[in-house]
Amino acid sequence: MSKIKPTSTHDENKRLLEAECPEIYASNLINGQWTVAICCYLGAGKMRFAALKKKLPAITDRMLTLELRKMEEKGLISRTIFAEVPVRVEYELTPIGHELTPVIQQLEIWGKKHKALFDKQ
Amino acid sequence: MSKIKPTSTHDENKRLLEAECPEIYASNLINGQWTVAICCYLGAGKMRFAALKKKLPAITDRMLTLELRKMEEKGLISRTIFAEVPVRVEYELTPIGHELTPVIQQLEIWGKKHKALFDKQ
DNA sequence: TATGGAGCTAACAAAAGTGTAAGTATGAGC
DNA sequence: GCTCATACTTACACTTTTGTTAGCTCCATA
Repeated sequence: MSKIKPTSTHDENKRLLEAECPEIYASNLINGQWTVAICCYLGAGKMRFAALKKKLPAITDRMLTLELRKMEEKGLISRTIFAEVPVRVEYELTPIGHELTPVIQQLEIWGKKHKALFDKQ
Repeated sequence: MSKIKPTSTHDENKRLLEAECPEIYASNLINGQWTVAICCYLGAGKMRFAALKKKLPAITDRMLTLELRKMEEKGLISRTIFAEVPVRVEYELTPIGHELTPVIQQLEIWGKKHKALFDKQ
């Protein structure tokens, strides 16, 4: 998750498209490898780092940290630190993050249909 | 768009997640940089290569070809070649591709809301 | 003393995605 | 013969994302 080079036309194109189309803007907000999964789990309520990690078996500490940070930056989740020992950190969907839930459900329905079509072949 | 290495845990993780969650499977189907944009334009009807290219100002021939091929593989669009001179090629959404349109519209609505929130700040 | 859990962080490496520049085949029109 | 348009293809380089490995801090408990 290095800094984006200012000379990148790749990024330039992304921004152009995002500026024109909110649907592309939206899809870019959720296209991290674990983003949608995390949204799903947090849809059911607050969760701690370790709890999320258990739900995402193959994820590493690093990836989970990065994803959560990115999602926080994007305003999808909020992060609350409890100064206990050991530290406790809770993640939770923001209001706009919650509004994403029905959209993800639509995606899920469509995904199932698409999968059914392709499993037949 | 090189071949995926079979040793890649990156890809392995993707498949694990996709197998469990149709919503992740779905989101992976639409996360090419130009995929959603192309779906939008084709939602209105068939289009030729050159017409799509005009609509996506910053795209190169190569990227458009790659995107269209990937979308064809994924069953989102179909490709019809007319053996004229010069060749004519038409792209069109498949039925399952069409069913994606309302989902994208949902994404669009959510994207606008999210954007509005962040533009204020 | 050391062991352990929670939630990270840093340095590095690999993979996937995207962009650049150049080229192809075809036949029509000049 | 030369150029034009369409819809690609190839070889290469760059950017971004993801993974590997190893660490760290805090204090409680054994």
